[in-house]
Amino acid sequence: MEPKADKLTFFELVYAIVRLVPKGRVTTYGAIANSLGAKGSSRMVGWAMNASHSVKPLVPAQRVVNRNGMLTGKHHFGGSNLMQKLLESEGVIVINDKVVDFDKIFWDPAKELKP
DNA sequence: GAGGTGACTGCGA
DNA sequence: CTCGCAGCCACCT
Repeated sequence: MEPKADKLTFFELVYAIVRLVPKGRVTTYGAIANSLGAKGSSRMVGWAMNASHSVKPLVPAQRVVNRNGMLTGKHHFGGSNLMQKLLESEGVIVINDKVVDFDKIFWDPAKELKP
């Protein structure tokens, strides 16, 4: 099924933010939700990622991790270490399914996109 | 039409 | 300190 483009849904907004994440940087579900004005709806951000596989262009969901910097969604990338590999390919160090120096490479859309 | 789920987060005990 | 619970909105059965 294909989502209607009649009106922008929460998903579309989430995809836009994730695609804006610079290479070598990561963000969190809460940060995205916060930038969208739905800081309480962090779950929806994750749900949007679930559909990211059906969205084009592909959304770099690997850059989106939980508040702890842990790759909670790596299982949805094929059940393998693909997500970690992608992050490492971009220069992000990942150990034990967790992003190293997460605080340093953390990219806050609400802050970066803020005028 | 109604109920349940979910790649999360924040707060309480 | 750690563990548990409730809240948020959209999609699926």
